[in-house]
Amino acid sequence: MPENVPIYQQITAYIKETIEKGIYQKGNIIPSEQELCNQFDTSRMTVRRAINDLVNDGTLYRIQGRGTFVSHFVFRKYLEVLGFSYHMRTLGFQPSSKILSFEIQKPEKNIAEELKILPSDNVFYLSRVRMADLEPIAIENVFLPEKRFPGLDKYSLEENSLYDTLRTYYKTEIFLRHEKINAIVAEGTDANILFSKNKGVVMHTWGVDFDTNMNPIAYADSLYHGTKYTFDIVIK
Amino acid sequence: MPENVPIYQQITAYIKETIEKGIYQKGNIIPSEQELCNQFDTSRMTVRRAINDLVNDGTLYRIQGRGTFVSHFVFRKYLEVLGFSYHMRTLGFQPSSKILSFEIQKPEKNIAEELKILPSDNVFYLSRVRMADLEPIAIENVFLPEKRFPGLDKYSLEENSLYDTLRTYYKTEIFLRHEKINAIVAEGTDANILFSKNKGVVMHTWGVDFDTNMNPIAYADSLYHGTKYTFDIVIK
DNA sequence: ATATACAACTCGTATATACATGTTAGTTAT
DNA sequence: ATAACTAACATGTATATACGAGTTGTATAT
Repeated sequence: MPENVPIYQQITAYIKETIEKGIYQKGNIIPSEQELCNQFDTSRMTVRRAINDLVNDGTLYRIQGRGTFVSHFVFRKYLEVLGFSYHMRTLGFQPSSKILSFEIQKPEKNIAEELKILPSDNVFYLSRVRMADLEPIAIENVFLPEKRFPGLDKYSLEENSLYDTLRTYYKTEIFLRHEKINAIVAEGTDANILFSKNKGVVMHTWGVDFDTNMNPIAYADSLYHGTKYTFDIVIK
Repeated sequence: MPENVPIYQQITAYIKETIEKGIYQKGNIIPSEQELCNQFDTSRMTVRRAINDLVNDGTLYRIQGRGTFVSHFVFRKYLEVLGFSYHMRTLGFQPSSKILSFEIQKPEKNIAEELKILPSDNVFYLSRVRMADLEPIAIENVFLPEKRFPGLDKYSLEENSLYDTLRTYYKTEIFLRHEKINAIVAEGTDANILFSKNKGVVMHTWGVDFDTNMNPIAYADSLYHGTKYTFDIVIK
């Protein structure tokens, strides 16, 4: 029965599911710690451990003397590092990619700095048009250290998510992204791809992905269609 | 000695201070849980409680079998609801405002919905040009329910931060903002203010501020100069 | 009817303990 | 010298318990 998953994780999973099913609703109270103890036949500290995790990610909040409640927002949702493919699928669109370029280069010095490698080290340069239902939405340019991902060019990134590939074949999970955003006019090829004309307004984003050890694993510089794409952010 | 502050909070405060003083440095290990037990003459569960809080806000991270370390980033910093004035000051610029409009209106229906008020209720409409060292950076349009902030028009918002005013005179603190961002071309008056010409690229943001009870307190719709302003985001 | 007191229930803080699991460095056997 | 083992130490999970503090509804006294 206990499939080797810690009890407290089973409880968080149960509570999350129950919220998703709509059984525990926004603003409503959930069973008390004592009731959950009985339900899972465990100690109160273990139940609190589970609830703490959900309070910390914003799913629940507590009021002393009254109980524990479902938050009005699930903050977590908006703040995950999703990747384009996943994001589009959650919105109900069919994501696809067209590879513009996938080659080994010497990095420019600012990229080498951000990735904490030497200018003499090689990087993979992957440039893709990201599409939703075949409509061009963004151009993503990603730079990855060759040392860290040897043989990456063997994999088809036309069909598959880059992040899935890194996870599956290199056991690399993105833990954190530090991203900056401004707005500029795209011209030339970029504008032609996204707008089918020679100028268009885009959001320009640039920044670094880090793994759990805070080693930089990718530098991305991307353009998102100014009106077809919206960034959705919750700030606490 | 124990000034009625819970022990675990004393420990988190101590660790934070020690990091700020530079004694525990980025990426370096901090004393083990056992050592902190001895140092504060308390139990391991209490020390873990303290460390958990710092792990959850991103100040520390743990590696099983090795120890607890100071994170390379302090995530919290980037995710605060700062307000324009505060943000500009931290960047070393002198913030100022020019009020374009400050009046009582009937809200449009989408704004009434977002603020959870009736279309027949009044709202304050505050429109300001936000400047850094007298250079126009953004146009902020804010809508606030009159019922909640009676007499708001008495206060000078030319000199003072709106958020400071709400805090000081109405005891209202912003707990959370849900914001959306895209990129568009500003034209007409807006472009003239921000670019001194008839067109310019801007980031368009719109969204709602909530208080700790998740009551909407303001709806904002703003334009930020596309290149003079950059959004800086850390996603975990 | 109203006010007070109390009991029951909630989450908050704290301790002492146990064993599991992962990491590291030193020791021992080859 | 190298490999395998082991002890020491780190965090991870879990229990049983105790009392503090805030909230709510009920019962009692006025």
